[in-house]
Amino acid sequence: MQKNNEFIDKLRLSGLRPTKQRLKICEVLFNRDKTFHFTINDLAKNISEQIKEKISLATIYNTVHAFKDKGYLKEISINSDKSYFDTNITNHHHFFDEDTNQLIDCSNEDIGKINIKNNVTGKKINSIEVLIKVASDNQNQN
Amino acid sequence: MQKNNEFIDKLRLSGLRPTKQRLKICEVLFNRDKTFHFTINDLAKNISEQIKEKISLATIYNTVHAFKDKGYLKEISINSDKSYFDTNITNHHHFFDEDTNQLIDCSNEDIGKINIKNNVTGKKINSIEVLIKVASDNQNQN
DNA sequence: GTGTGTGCAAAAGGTTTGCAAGAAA
DNA sequence: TTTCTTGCAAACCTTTTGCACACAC
Repeated sequence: MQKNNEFIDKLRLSGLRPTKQRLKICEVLFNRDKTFHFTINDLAKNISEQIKEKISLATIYNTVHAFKDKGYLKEISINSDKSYFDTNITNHHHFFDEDTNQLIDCSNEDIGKINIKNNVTGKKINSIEVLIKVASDNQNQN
Repeated sequence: MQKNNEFIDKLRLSGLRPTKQRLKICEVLFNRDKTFHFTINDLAKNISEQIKEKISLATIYNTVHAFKDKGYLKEISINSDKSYFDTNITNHHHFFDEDTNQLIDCSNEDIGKINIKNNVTGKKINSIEVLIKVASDNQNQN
């Protein structure tokens, strides 16, 4: 459990002013035991549940993008309905449960080393993302 | 190069009426040497360039989704700006060039076997998708 | 005080939907 | 003639933007 002062330092270190709203969002995002996978909508709901005052959607978008740019959040590609974010910024992959639309972390050790034998000429690999879609056994694939 | 009759059969086989619009879309999508990676927008542009009559956007969306449901197209998760589709429905992966926003096929042989050591309990793996984001060497990672 | 950040409402972009007219069976 | 498909416009949802006000420094 991190406390307010740590968030203030964290924000300052990355050149972000520690405003009331950003601190609240930090609390909701980072005061957790487990990784938090969320859409902006999820986050907004969490905020309004945990916090008395409301924070404008525009500010939530701003903050999430600022945090992503500073490397405090990771964006995940799942489908194009909406953006998913992850508080786990380590190098890891995901299961996506198609029955429940839930994301589950998949540690690097759960996947054998990925060996890219042919890269695109003249380009550098920025990231490798593995998404494993799963569903109940009695469900048909889509 | 497939011809009209083959498209008619293909559509009929999957219970879709071979309408003029669907046949045109088949031509644009499947009369190609190489895999076609596209957004709905790309497809609409291609259609209006190759074909004299215009096809309504709603119909293009309808048709693409019908084709995806029938397994003639694959949807690819890249980011949440828009949906990307792929006429290559075989099991394969992708490079995504962040400089040009282009998708490039990555054959299974280009990636060593992916070995999932821990699956989610009680679930079946429907698909494994690998997305390798690349960019010029002098560009910074995002 | 200056420069950022916030909040609202409006706009934008992609996608879906309802419904009437048209085409296929 | 019945059923499916099309096309348009409107609706929808997520995300972005412009701008005035407020806050951090």
